[in-house]
Amino acid sequence: MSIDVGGHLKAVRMMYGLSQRELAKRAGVTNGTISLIEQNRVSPSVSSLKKVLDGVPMSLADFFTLDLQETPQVFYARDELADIGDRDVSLRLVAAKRTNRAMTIMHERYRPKADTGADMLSHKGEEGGIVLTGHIELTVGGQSRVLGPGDAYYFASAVPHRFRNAGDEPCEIVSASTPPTF
Amino acid sequence: MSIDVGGHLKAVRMMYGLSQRELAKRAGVTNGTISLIEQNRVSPSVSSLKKVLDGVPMSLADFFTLDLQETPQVFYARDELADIGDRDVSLRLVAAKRTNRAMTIMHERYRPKADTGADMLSHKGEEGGIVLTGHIELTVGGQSRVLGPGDAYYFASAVPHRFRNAGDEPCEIVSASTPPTF
DNA sequence: GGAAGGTGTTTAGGATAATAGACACGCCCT
DNA sequence: AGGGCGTGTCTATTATCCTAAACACCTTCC
Repeated sequence: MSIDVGGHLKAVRMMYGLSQRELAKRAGVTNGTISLIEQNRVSPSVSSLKKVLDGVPMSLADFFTLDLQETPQVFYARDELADIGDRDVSLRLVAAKRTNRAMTIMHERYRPKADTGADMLSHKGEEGGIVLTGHIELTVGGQSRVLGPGDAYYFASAVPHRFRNAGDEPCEIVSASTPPTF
Repeated sequence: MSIDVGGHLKAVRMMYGLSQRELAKRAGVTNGTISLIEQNRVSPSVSSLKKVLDGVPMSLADFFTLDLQETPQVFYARDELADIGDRDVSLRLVAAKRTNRAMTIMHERYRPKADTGADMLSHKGEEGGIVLTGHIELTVGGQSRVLGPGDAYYFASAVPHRFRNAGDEPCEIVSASTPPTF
């Protein structure tokens, strides 16, 4: 359940090829501290963990985001992308089966009249994308705009938003969002 | 320099409309603890901060990743994308000027013979993308593959990697990486 | 007015983490 | 063998955090 902070720190330290004492010196703490943390015999305060990570250096966000897994699938042929869309909106997802992805990358296709709905979407994280073909009307918070090929967008997903294809040709987009929503 | 954990926690608590006591109860700590943390009079241990966040609920990674800023630019016209590439590789960046982005989204264009180099790239985070036009040879760790239109990739950036356009037509890609490298 | 129930803050004491330094082991070298 | 230097671990003391309970302030209600 609870995160293995100690093992995590040890792995990070190893990745950088540092000894406990060396890291301790850079971080301005004692080697004993690092030893105790790595054994999970203590739970470091955020401030001291930050001091330790500053010696690497690595941010707290990176530390807690990092996952230590083996190397999974890298390449995905066009028809290996998982399609999770519906009739009007095709969402073709890269690395769908990969667990603990840091983000979601999708090839989206909006049919004419496709609309994500008037009750606007709202979730955590950030998302952005680039329009490939066609046009899409994007509403984010109070703002609204029609984007064409080559145009792009980026916003915090917490702000309510809506995609609508008002034209009569399909609209293709490559989008990314983090943390992953699918 | 050091993160404002207290203000951060307070903002999170407010976003969820909880009082200190209410959050304390859910988290299994005392309200005083939360008060002290929010005032930055103490730096909580990782374990207790985790307990508190479990009451929201929110992961440590999300907590440290979250940035609390006002809503910046959302829409980017095709020619507003910042081009940070060179002669052979054009990298057109979405939301270039936005600080504390969670990821980098780019429209990349590799000229024929373009190559990111034999000394392979290696940085932290994860990256992925979808090929729009042309073909690109991607090498990740030991694996190598030529990707065409619609094909995609996704991997941990820590693994050494290289992009090379071996064909005679330009190759376009939309890519995303997190945390941002540019 | 004042009691009840809400808010965040403060304080004394017990629990926990960090330090400094000792300890034990392994490796290399003369 | 015995330094010398590296590693990670342990222990007594000091520093810090967490808790329980009181405190101060606010609004609502009778």
